[in-house]
Amino acid sequence: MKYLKPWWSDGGGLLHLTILLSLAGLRLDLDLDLDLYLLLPPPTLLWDELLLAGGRTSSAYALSPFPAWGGWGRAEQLHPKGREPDPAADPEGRLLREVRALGVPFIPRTRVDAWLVHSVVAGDADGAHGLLGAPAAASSAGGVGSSLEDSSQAAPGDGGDPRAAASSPSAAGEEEKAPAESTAQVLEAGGRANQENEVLRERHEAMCHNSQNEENEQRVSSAQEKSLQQKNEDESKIADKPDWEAEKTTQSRNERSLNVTETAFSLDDFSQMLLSQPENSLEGISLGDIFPGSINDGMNSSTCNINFSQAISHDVNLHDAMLLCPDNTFRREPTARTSQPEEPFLQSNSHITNPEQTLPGTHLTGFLPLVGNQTRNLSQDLLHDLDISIFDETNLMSLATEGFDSMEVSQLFEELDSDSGLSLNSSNSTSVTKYNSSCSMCEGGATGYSDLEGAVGGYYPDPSKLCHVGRRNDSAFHGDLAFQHIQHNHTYHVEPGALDSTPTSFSQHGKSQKISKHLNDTDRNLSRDERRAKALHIPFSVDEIVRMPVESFNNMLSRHYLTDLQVSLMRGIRRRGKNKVAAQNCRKRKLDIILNLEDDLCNLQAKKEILKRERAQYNKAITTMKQKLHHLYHSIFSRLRDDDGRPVNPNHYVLECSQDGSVLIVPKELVTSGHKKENRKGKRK
DNA sequence: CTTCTATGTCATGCT
DNA sequence: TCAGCATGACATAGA
Repeated sequence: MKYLKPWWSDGGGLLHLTILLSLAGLRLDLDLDLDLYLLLPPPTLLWDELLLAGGRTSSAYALSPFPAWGGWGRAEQLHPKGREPDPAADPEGRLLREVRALGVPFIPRTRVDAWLVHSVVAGDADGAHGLLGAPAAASSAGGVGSSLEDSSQAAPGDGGDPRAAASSPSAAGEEEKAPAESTAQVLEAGGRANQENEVLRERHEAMCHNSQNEENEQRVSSAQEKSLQQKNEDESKIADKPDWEAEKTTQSRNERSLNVTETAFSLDDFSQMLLSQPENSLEGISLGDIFPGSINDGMNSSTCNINFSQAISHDVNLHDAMLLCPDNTFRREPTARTSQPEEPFLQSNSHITNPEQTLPGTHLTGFLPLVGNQTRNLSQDLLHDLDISIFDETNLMSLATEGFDSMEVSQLFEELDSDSGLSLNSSNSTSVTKYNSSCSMCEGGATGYSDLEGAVGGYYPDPSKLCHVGRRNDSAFHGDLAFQHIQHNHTYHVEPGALDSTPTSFSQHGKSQKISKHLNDTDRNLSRDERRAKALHIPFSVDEIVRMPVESFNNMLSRHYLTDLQVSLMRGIRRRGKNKVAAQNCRKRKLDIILNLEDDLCNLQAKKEILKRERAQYNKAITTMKQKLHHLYHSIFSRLRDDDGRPVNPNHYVLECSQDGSVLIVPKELVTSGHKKENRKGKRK
């Protein structure tokens, strides 16, 4: 699997984000020619894949208006090279069938997109192959100055259908493609295929009801599973390593993905070029203009009843764009839908919308002109997660939605941190509701924003800084943080009144309470620092903060946009964590010392017992020897006679052994006097 | 309610 | 000077 180069991760996050956003408006405004269907992979896969691709900030990605971009990196997954094109078998509808089979939504994109896809995702180093049929597909899509008819000439193996070329794996991987053409050509070709778009759209609609997609579904789903498995293996490999240890792996992956981009034109070059376009050219084109049929079709056939004409009449940013389709993403209960007017979405989210963030002409909902009901449902489910994660991550990083609840933070720090000196003035905090329903979550996010500024000194990260914030290369963080908050933070601390407002919330109230209880239990299991970090939305785990080398830690602090409070907390977490480990080691050592001393004591006691036994044995032997000597002494004296033949009294005489071995009988008086003389001599010496 | 144990944290000194 | 380590002392939760 090849990955999109993490082109915003190689420094200059602000610039890249700017490029990204600018590109967003331009891409949509360049949607004048709808002759290509760009594959949009399942959002969850996309998310994970982007995490794998570069380990860049989740917030940056959350702001990315192009979830489809990640799909470009999935070229080989979506289109295994082993599949041969079959131009004869309904080439015009093959792409649509395959797209349906993939269970992913697809959307008409620009000629530029087609060309870009080739440039970025071209499988071979020479850029001759790519997801969407490479330059042939691009050119066939009209992106490089060719018409639909030209495409068959440019890519003879793709069956002459640009969509077939776009979707055909072998077309993407095996055929000779024309070299990428210049950017000027791409832009120049941008205005040609309006008429073609309508034809393609009709074909698309017709193919939505094609019943021959089951085989493709199985085939592609197996391919997806395989790719997912491979991806999970990669993730697990990385997840087993700490961030700083996984850097090399990620870097190597990035290097690999870099090879993917070694085509005639890079994304950065292209984005720079796009930036040079007049800004007013980016405005004034609504989604309805771009997708006149697909939007209505998608809206009619799906459960989403959003008035897109109204929605896209606003200048909306990513938040707005996502929230504009709440039924697709957040709310799925029709009853709840009817009770919630649309306008509050726009109004409420305008609170959290920095005017500078607004993307003129960025109508992201247009990314999902859905195909079939099955595909649509699947994509909605997947996108539901993605959208929540994106939105939540965005607000997470900006400490907005439920995040940075000043009440919570202050309580945490007042409750827990009387010793650390970290406390927050909660006087200006207001009750911030954490919502269960996603709709309410949006409003909660807005409230959280306004709350935040007063509570914690207005931590209001610029999106460009957000891009800077999340520059982390461990995928675990993104996944954990993003989905953890999806699962956790929007479901507890729920105000009953907010929940009772809608039937949906009412029906989910019991479940929410269960989840809330569970999450509160989960929170209760967290350590103090973990709760603090969670309250302040420290984008790193406590374990990482503690275990990270000091150099990486300092680099991290310098590279990320963190408030003083967050930095202080992180340093405290690190200090306490280090000290905690040190204390544990110290106690272990102390325990080991005690155990060793106890062992030594036992050993010494055993030795003492042995010595005592030996001593007793020696004493016993000495006693025996004395007794034997005594008996021998008396036996000898009993046999001795003096000159008169009388027995020698052993009290007056002693036996004395001379040096030559002879035994003499010496009177005790001489012996005692001799001893005295020797003693005197010894003393004189 | 008291006691004991485990653990976290802080202060301090040292490297 | 800073970061980390070692350790005594204290606080606290839980058995």
